[in-house]
Amino acid sequence: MKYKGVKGTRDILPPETDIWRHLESTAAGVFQTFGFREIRVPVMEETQVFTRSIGETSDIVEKEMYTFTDRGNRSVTLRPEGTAPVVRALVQNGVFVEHPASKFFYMGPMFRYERPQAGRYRQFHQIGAEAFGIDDPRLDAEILLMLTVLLDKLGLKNLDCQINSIGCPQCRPRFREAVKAFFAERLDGLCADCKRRYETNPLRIMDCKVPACVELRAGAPSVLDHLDEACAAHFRTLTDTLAHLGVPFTVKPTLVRGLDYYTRTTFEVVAGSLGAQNAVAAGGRYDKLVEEFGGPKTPAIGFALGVERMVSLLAETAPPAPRPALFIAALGEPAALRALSIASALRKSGVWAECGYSGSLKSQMRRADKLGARFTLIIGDEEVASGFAQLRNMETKEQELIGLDEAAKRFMD
RNA sequence: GUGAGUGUAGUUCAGCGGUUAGAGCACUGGAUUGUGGAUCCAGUUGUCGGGGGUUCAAAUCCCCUCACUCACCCCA
Repeated sequence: MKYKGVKGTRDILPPETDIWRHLESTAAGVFQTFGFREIRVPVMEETQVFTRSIGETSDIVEKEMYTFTDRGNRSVTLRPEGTAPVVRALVQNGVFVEHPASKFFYMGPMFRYERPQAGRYRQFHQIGAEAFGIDDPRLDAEILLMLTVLLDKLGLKNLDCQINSIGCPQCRPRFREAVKAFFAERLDGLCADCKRRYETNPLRIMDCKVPACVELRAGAPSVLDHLDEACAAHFRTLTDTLAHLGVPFTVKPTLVRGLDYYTRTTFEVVAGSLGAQNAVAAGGRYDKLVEEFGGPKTPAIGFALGVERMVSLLAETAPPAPRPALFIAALGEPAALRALSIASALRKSGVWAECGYSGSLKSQMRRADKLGARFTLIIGDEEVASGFAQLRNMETKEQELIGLDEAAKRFMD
């Protein structure tokens, strides 16, 4: 084989593409009922767009970015996530000035230079939604509702929607100190990773899987007890509203997000059946990001949904493969031409028709069967001469004589 | 970036020092000279991932490399 796809990339072929289409159009349909409109932004940005927003020390920036220098000596990065480019685009185009409260969705490829594994690729796809300009927790609830409506519409069950609040720039540092103080005296018992986390991101110790660390963190402080009054109230209204709307959720105080820009509400939808990479959607509130991009003070919340992970969940409930309405088997030149014109008439009116062109009738029938054609029209020299041909119902095997001129009309409805 | 496992036909896999490398599925043709799916018969398909080494002899053993898979870190 001469060429292979780049490591961590994947070709998506039928019938899988049918699932992708189904997912994308269902998402667009649901988002639209919540007032979200599509935005399309470039797949690459100036590197700073990501380093400044996601956080210089986050893993994404430190080791996972597809960064290169272009011919104009600019540092360019293939987007590792969608939120930062969207915010950049909205600020640049002055959207917040005219429409301070607006909602957008996007779908497309993202890139992260990671070691591929189940549910993780270097080029992967996300469907994301971002709502700006409203800091009311009821919007947070609606976002979660939108997500559950979508998952529901897709027929997905057994998903757990986990929510948490990580506070704001005022109360989070206090919590962080409390956590550090708690683990300071237990440092020796922690695993090597957690000792590192103690310095870089102590909140991560809370979801370490090493048994010793799990034991040591018993009685550790919870974020929810350290929220300031405003953040606590925000979270309370969120959970109350979710209960009111009937959105199922579980509060998970250890839920931490990897990106620096999150404030207050964070959430994640996990599927038990997916293996190690089990988050199918995740997001949160990011009230300071727009300002950091030079826009007006604009609170915001959004999420991204992992398309590959979703598709693997949807694989069992795959939509049935599309089938041609009519297959036209042709024997001989004049018949082949006649077949082509009948097929072309059908296609013009939106009906899928296939032609057999040439070969033995047997092989053409086989192809008709393989394609799942509902009917097959058999045309040979005699039929061209008489103007009548056999129309075979592939399921019942019944055949009837039909005029070639009416054959096409028969399938146009 | 770290660790483990696996690379043989289009695909799933067998063969694990000894002729000319196999099977199922798929594909093509035939049994049925113009009628599909089932059955039967026949046929096609391979740099045994790549490179180097050991050996009389390597798909098989050793080393390197690349790719894939799974897990860790982290994340959608």
